[in-house]
Amino acid sequence: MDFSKISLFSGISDDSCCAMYDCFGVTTQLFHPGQTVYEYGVDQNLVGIVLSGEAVLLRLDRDGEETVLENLDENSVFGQMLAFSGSMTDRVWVRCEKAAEVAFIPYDQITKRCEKACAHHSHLVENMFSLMQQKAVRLSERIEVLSRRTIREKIWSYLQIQKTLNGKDDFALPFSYSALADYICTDRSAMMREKAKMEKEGLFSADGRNIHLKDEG
Amino acid sequence: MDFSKISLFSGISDDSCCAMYDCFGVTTQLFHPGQTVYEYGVDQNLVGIVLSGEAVLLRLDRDGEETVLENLDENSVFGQMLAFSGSMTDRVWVRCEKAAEVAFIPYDQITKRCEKACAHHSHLVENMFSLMQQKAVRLSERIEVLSRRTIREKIWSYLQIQKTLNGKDDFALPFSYSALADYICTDRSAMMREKAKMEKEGLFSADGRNIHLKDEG
DNA sequence: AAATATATGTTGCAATTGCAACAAAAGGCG
DNA sequence: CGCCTTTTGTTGCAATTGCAACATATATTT
Repeated sequence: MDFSKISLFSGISDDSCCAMYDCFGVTTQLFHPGQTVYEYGVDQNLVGIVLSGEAVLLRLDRDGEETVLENLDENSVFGQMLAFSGSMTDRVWVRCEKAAEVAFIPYDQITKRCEKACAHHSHLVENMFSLMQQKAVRLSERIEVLSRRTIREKIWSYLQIQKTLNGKDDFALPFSYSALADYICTDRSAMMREKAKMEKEGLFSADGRNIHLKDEG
Repeated sequence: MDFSKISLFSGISDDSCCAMYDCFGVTTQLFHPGQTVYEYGVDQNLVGIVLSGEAVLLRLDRDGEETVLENLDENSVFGQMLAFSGSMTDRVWVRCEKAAEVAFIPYDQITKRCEKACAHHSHLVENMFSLMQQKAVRLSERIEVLSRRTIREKIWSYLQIQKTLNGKDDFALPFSYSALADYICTDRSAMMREKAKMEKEGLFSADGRNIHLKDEG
């Protein structure tokens, strides 16, 4: 197995990874589209890593609405520890979207010091912290966008964040406009209307999903 | 010093805490209201713990607007690792509100295994994970509220979460209505208008900050 | 106790938004 | 290619919302 691309193991030599892999009692499993990969509240003590394929983190609302909380692609990590849990009354689970291979690590193996004294354990802990922090940053980014009161401000805020992430005024949206409307939690048509207005006012130009921010942005 | 109330050290004996305290090179500092306690991006390698008093985590917007990202009361933990960082272009810092004592721990002392092999180190790591998770949960809760499209749905969603947290249909709001309006990111007067409407329709009753949810809620 | 600040409650009005209903374009798939 | 699904783009209209401007009540400070 190639550990170098898995963020949880980044910076750790393949040899050490193999040792830990055995030491920790890691299991891997194949999933078909539609299958439930992980159920929050049930599989409490596992951390999951998507080795290949795609999955989504879903929430079933009180009102029966399914919401995508997160897209989990290759190398994504999920589990109670990296929780999105929200109000515990709703069902939250990971569903396979495209045939996927997933590794599961018992959570306490990560936190506790390994009895067999695996080297690099503290590095693993650091990586885990880093992953959790990244998740917190992503959540904060979304709050930053959602905290704006008007659609215009939400779009603008989102574009500013993308500008920062990409480091330049030209970049491609990471997903469709429909998905963007979901992300900023507004009506798609209303968002498109505002987008058109903003383009007309010269704030930015868009060719498909390619955005070009103008001057002051 | 009394460690038993500090979440980062919970479950660890006072003796062990004292040992770690020395071992980690913890420093404590007093702050007056208005003073800057911690500057994100500058004090990168420190984790802060509010031992007494109060502080707030602030963001200075591009447009010069100060936003309260988080209230930090006794035992709150903050720092780059528990980051809220958002877009790195904005200034983010912790400001003392009420005279406070704050402890700072070098971040890498928490992740790395202590050279002097302090016992209970893995417990500390667990506590740190737990704190980060709690933060993620709090962020997710807010997203859950902010993701609603109407003020009514935002209020309702917020009350449902409070109901779950309190475990009953009667509870007190943890802050003022003004603060609630900030939290759900809507105009206060519009929120009050909707609140009045919802009360009139019998969804809940409010006596000051004491909420009583009706039946179906 | 008086003075000052902060929180709560209310309303009119203009602007924004969600919703519904389209039509056209682009992608995916056998 | 032709069929089907998803995405994009647009508009009218009713409902919601933000904003501004109040009045009153409750805290907090001097």
